[in-house]
Amino acid sequence: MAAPRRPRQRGVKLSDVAAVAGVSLSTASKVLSGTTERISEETRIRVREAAARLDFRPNALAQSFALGRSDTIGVLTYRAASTFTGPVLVGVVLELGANRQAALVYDEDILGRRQITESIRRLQARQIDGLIVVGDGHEHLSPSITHEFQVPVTYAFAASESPEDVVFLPDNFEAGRIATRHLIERGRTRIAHITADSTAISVQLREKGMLAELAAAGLQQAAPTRYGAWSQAWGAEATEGLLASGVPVDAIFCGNDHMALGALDVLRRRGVRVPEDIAIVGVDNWEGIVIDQGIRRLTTVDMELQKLGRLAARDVMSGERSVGEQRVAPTLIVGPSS
Amino acid sequence: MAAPRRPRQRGVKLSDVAAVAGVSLSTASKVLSGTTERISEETRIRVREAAARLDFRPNALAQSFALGRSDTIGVLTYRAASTFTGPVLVGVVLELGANRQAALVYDEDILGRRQITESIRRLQARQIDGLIVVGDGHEHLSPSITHEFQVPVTYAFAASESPEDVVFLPDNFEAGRIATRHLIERGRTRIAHITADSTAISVQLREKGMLAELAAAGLQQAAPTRYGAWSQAWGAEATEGLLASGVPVDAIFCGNDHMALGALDVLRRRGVRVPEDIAIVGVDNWEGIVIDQGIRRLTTVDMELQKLGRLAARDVMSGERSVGEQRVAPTLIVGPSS
DNA sequence: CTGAAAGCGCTTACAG
DNA sequence: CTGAAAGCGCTTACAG
Repeated sequence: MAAPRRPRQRGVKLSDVAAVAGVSLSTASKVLSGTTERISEETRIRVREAAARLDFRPNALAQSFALGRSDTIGVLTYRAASTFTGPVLVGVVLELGANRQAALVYDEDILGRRQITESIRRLQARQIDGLIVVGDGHEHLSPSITHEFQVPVTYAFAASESPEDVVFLPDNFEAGRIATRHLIERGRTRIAHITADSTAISVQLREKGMLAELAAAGLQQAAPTRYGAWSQAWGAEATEGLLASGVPVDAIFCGNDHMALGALDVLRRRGVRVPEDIAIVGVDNWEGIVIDQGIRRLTTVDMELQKLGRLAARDVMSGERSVGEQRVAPTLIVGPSS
Repeated sequence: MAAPRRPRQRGVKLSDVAAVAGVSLSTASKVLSGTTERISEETRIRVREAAARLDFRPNALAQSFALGRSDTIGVLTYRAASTFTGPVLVGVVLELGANRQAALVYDEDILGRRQITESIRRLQARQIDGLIVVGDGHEHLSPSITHEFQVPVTYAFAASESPEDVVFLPDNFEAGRIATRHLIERGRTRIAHITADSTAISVQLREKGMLAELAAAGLQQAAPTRYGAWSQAWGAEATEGLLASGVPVDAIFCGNDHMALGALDVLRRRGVRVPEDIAIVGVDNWEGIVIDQGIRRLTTVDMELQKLGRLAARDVMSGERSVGEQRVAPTLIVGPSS
């Protein structure tokens, strides 16, 4: 980039304020920085008035330099443009901005240590006040780079190798629970589960959550879990299979919204009433699936990824940080399918 | 926030490098900043070696302060969390980061001038090197705030009130053109158009693009444009109507993917082969509609919003900026529906 | 309660 | 070709 040196924006500086207020630079600084040092009320007022009159705004660059803090948080992302990472990143930068922190975002192949080392060096040189590592969910373990930094490091939507790290992850177990609880509350007792491949951690957790909630209500699955893919096609196929099996079912908890839409489609076509005969719940609150021109068509569980980003950002900026894995609670969003 | 003053990270500084290299601070600085000033090759090497040996990394805070540049770009968003703005923002922050620029993001109600004034003041105080205003597309005119800043201001996905501003917008006209051209190239001659309400600017532009391309090929619309809503339901309804009208049609250009999916559904159900009998093209490349578990089901036009964000970011960082409205070319993505 | 002075770590005219 | 010195605009011990 090599941004050209810009003629310095000759604005009002603190020394101008001090001069107008008739006090010293240090006194002016103390008043405006809101220090607790005792300064006469009269002086305080004079300085504040001068500052207001001159429309003084402290040069953030000088402040940063003097204080050794950058008001910038590093963000290391792994495939930031991908489906689920985007909302996390948006949450991160918005929350940082709301607290006047800039975000320095490096999108790297976190697993390729080579490049990441260079990014780490650059982030350190930038004197970042904290770092947020944004991963891509449960499926990959991110290497822990916490020890590379003197500043707080928080992992968002990333599972770190180290249990000592501050990690924010969506609560997939809870997602399974609240979906199931909702169905039970609606009087459903014969609940089936259609989901993606059983090797995915999120699949396992959502299923466990469902089972826990069923057990708590003294219920069992209406049919064995059907594992497949995250697709609408699979949702449709699995639903066909379920109907064909003849097992009575009054609700289907689907691993995501795509499957739920596939299920909805099949049921409608077969003349099964939704939700009267069979209720459906999906997961993701995936706009474009779940909403059609402002009209919601599915009950779903929102994993609150943007909020997750916000929480991680808040954490890295805060003094009291809590070590370990933080599970971000998902939200049930009730639509016409349940 | 009031970040606590951190004990300064006592790292290696330039004066250390100078001492080890046996040269003055200024000489060391000149060598490492890559100045063009003539300095003996021998000295250059000595300094570089010392820097490498000590693992010297210039303190970015001090550099910023000395140079009067923050390496931070302000980003003023309007409803950043909304559907289409998210990708633009992601593009912006990734492109900035790739060029070592931090993003200071303020999400405000741009139309409410009150708050925005405060944001402008803060951004100025932060000595941002440039500003990107991210809007929500064609439908609202953003007030021009360019004159409030001494630094470059670029509008991304926002129509500014001032024609002097640098504005990046998706090219909806071109979207209509490439969709239509594609259908024509596939031998279609009886092309119909289903879209949202005619008051939306993007609707108008896409339709005009289609008409221009039809005209260029000596064709006319197979049927009058059907205006409705951005929904799958409308796509289905309009398609039913089209079929019922009895007008022969061999392609439908849909205003977005939702409508296209609705159309696809109806045609399939009616036993109409897609694309053999009727081809379909949507717009948005909206994941979750267009792709089902990695399998594409629709031909569509990607409006390249993330790229738009990247281009705007590149623009604001660059020396040669081009005034006026920049149209970002959309991309045709061919799927099985055409 | 107030102020003079040092310091944060660079860059860059300017003099040699 | 090299270096001493001033300067960027704040904050904060420290002395009064």
